[in-house]
Amino acid sequence: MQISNEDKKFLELYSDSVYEKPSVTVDAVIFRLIDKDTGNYRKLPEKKLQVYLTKRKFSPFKDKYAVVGTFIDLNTELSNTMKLCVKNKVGLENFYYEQLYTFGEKQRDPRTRVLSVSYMLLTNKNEDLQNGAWFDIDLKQVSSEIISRDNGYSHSKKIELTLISEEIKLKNSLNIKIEKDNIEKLREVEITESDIAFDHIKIIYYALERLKNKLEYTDIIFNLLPEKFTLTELKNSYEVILGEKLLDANFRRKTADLVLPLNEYTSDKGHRPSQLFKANPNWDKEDIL
Amino acid sequence: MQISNEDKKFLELYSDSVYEKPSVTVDAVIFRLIDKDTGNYRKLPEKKLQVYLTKRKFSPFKDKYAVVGTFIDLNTELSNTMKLCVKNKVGLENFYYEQLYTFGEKQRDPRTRVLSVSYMLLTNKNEDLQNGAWFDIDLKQVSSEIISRDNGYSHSKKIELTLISEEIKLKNSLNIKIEKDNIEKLREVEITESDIAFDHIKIIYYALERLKNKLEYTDIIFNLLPEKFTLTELKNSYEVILGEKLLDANFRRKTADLVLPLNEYTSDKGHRPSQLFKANPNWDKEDIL
DNA sequence: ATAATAGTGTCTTTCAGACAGTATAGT
DNA sequence: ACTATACTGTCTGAAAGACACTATTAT
Repeated sequence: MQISNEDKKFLELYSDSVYEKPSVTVDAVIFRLIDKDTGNYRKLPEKKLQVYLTKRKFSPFKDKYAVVGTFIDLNTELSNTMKLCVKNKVGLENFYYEQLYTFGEKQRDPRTRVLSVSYMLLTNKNEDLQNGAWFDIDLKQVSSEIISRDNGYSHSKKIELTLISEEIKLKNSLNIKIEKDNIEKLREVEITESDIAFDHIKIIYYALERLKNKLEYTDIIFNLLPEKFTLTELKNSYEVILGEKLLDANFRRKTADLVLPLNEYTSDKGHRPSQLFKANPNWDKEDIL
Repeated sequence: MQISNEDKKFLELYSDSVYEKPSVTVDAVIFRLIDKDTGNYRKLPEKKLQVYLTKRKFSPFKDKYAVVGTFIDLNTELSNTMKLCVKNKVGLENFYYEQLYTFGEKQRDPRTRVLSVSYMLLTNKNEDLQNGAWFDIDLKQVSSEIISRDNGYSHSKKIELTLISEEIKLKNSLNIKIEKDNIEKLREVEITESDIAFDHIKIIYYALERLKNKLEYTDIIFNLLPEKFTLTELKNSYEVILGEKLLDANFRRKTADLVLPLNEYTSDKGHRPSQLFKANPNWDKEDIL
């Protein structure tokens, strides 16, 4: 970036305080997939999608759970602030992440105007983290209503997003309203009930939607799986996140290019051993050109 | 959102100045599709994708072109600030928009730390706007190199994004590098040359990518078209944005559900008249459930 | 033997790609 | 008649959906 002489002069005179400034946080929605033992020696463990929340130590929302986040620091890149925050607050490093959305509603923080630049993080590590807890995600659509009109439709749905740890169950409800006509499509997400801090349940919901979408056209899922996995494990992972059952034979066909077979097999499982696979890092290479 | 008594006490004591705050702008990448007459009475006009840029009146980057934007105001919702800014600065109202990405690199603004919450806007209006100019978008990939490795690949490409108005031609080059291995996928976008202000060419590039992606699985394109259009017009619009030719028969099959036929036809064209269509606002209704 | 998972084969339907062929206005 | 666009028909092959069938292990 070239800076002109005129710009240089201007910069010397520039006062930093002309405009009002908001506070800005970075917030990280951390997901993992965990195996839950079924007790039955034959049965495979169940996969569960979990999100990590920390317990707030200070007001506002003291003692409530919240997504991991921090106010930003003017000398650090946003993504680095987020990485440092996640490392220092909960002890997680080396994860997949992507920027999600910037939430900035006027009333989202009772203190003052606070923007949240949110990130979605995926990890395949199973160690427990600090200062918080992993919560199973139970997402239920409890109602859905479509009103058809000549020039479009209006769609409302109620969603219950319950977060369950070993100790506590946090209930959250969202109302989503989509209005579509010839001219525009409007989408509104409203929190009707939330046991967690701020508008964080909205951020989590947004991250879930992003994750689901990206499953369909990327290989993002491997960030949630161990290095070596079976195809059934892979399939269960898709199923848990998408919330629907897939047909086995078809699944194997569709994911054939996504994975590379290894010469290793599971054992000690009380049923036929399963071949292990790893992610194929060259899967999307042909799409480039 | 419930606020506890403890929170209320805390808020009375809360000082707004604990954390350093960045400046924040909202920035709008405005696209339209315009018909360019070919001179030949038989030939249909050519479609061009354009972006609207304003000329900066003050330092930094005085007299350079830039995306429409403004510093935010603490009492207004982000999207409203953006709408007001676009209305007041260039005179555009009633458009499709979506939030794009938040750019926050330390050195992106020479004055101080400035975050940009960027939006993509689509309009089908053909009136000229104020305080700037429409620029044809000429996006060329000038080189692409893939280095394959056992555990992944690395892909570099150079992109030339030239913006052309009636008066001026603005050259911009980007280097994009994607590194993928077993562990992570890294994407880096670097500006190697830019005739416009700040990192705005990056924002425009990002908006273009989003637009292309969304074309494939949404009906977003209708925000760029007049209310009534022919299927060839629709096809040309896709082609211009995607940068590739489509086969006519197949195109008509694929888009059949997206549109509703009208009992109107073009005339005076020097060739067979064409039926007019409008967008089908109920197209995505079945996906809901 | 049994329960549970692992994995293959194949029929049907749907859809994308390619392309030939027909239709029709204005000059 | 000619040109440029409008529109239809159809062959091919790939991929999605559904489901039956075979294989293999620990207890």
